[in-house]
Amino acid sequence: MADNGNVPYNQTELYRIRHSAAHVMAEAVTDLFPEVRLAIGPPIEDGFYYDFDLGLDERGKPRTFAPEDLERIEARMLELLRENAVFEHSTMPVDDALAFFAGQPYKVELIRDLAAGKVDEMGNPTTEPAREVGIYRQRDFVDLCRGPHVARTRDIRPNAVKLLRTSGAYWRGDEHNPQLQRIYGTAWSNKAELDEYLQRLEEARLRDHRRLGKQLGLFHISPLVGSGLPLWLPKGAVLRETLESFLRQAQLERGYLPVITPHIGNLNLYKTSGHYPYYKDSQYTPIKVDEEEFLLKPMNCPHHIEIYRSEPRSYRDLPYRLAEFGTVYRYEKSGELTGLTRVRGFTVDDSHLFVAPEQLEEEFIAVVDLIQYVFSTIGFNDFRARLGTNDTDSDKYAGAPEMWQRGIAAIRQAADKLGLNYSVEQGEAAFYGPKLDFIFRDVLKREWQLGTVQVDFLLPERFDLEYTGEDGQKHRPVMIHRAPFGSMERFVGILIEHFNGAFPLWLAPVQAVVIPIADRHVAYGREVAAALRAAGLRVEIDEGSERMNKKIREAQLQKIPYMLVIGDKEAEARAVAVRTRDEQDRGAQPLDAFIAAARALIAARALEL
RNA sequence: GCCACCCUAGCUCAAUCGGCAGAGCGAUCGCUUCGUAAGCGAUAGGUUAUCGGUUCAACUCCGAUGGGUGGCUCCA
Repeated sequence: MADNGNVPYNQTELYRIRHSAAHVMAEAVTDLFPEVRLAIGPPIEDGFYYDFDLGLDERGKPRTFAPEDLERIEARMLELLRENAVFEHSTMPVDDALAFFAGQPYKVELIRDLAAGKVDEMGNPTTEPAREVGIYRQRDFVDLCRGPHVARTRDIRPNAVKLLRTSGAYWRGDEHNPQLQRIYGTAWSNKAELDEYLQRLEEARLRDHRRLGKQLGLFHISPLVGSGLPLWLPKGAVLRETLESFLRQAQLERGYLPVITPHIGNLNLYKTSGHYPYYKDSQYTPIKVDEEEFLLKPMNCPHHIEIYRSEPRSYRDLPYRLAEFGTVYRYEKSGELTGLTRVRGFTVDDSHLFVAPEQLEEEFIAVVDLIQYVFSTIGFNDFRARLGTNDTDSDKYAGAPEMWQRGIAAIRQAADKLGLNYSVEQGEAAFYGPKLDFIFRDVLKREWQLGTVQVDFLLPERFDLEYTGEDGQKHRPVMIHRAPFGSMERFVGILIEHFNGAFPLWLAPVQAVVIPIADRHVAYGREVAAALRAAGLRVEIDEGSERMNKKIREAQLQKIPYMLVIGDKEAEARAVAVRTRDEQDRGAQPLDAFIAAARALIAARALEL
């Protein structure tokens, strides 16, 4: 946010500008489409929107905005801004407001909800029934609104406002409600800020992982294979496998046990676990085999649970930590798919820890510690933690209330002990228990859930899990579900954007490219490449007859960390002339010295070259 | 799934009002052998996503299907 530090956004001038711009846009739409019914139009991060109901067209279908409409609306809006009207605030008793807005059904619904003390325009609960409502007026345009607004339309610079796009949006965010026409716009204090914002959008477009994924040969999505089912190309696969080995090693060091489970499972397994009813809508239809039904697995937990149950467990076995890069399949609506970040088949760096109740806190802390280690090694620092709790009004959650309280308390205790900053969000839990999520923000400012840790008292009960305690009695373990990367697909997608394709040396699919200057240097170049390969480096050699400059350019575009230029001098001295992708010509150094230095950086997983 | 928009060579994009489908990059083949971001030339490459319609004539207009993009809903 381009705003001064500690002032809450909704108290800033920018917020008022955007809120007011939304009103002026609604005024413009009302001018051009007199029959429009207004829904809501709040400021949002970087801009504002307003939702409209345009009624039905000649064919009886809901009328929508055409791209030309957007231009007309923007033009009208700019005219209105130049007229410099005053934003007048007033209040109106509820009954008067209902009468005044009688032709505006959405406003009437909002007023009724305010009067009933239910929810405000954004769906947040209100504290008490309203007896009067706020009204803002500019010229003849009157809107239900609690403000705040700028004083006059002059306070909005016409050259710092731009309408961006239209979209459909459900009334009150519920897909069972009618779909409204939303217009998104952006507004800033001045033209320079607007330009900077547009520039930022362009930069984000350039580092979009779908674009870079193609450019760098990382992954491919073929309609013939299926939407949301990415194919990992050799370079993408190397990157992913490097991440996986890194985590595997960290897990081995922490006492995790690898397991492997199949991609489908009997439907009864998911009925027992309770996943089936909760995930019904997001699963592929069951596959009928003989008389039984099988599900493409949407989750790994039940399989791991069956491994736990494969023999009697003792307290001496606990914590019992099973880990697997388990591929799961979930049906996502076609419009929800996006590159690698939202797919239909993905691999979770999954683990299920079966612990004695008294081990819960310590083990939870160890898991969070692992996640932080993974994130910091990779250089992911722009993330936040969120404690997802259940919503007691919802039927999305299973299990006794005290289970939830114990789980939430355990997470809070562990997080506090770690000094972790987190927000609490109701309704963000898994169906079986509360969770602590690590949420990363990408360059487009979209938030993505990556790592997650979940405390689960429910599945141990559903599957009647037990272990024999020191006292010789049967006890019930607690489960921790966790995934530091979350999904390999999403994580790599974010990773591509985070590094703009210029991965740290240890992750780079090609770590060095050998560039012979002329054909006579190819023989020595091959020797260099072989030496690097023997030392465990991922190396390519560019043997083409192009000029060195061209080879360098191509390596730069591929964002290869090291370019090793080989000419007469190097061949003679058994050296390499090192250039990094940061455009630093480091001059010649002995081949062995380069290899030793590069190996050290890789071993340290250094972020710098 | 819903709303809007988009789909032309491997990639990025042209093609006026409906009138013979083009460029750069990449690929291939020559020539060139070069010291830190594009050497020169030639060749190949297309049922304009698919199917249907309107028209003397469709990349262009209309419809359906598929895929994609931005939102909505949902989510690792």
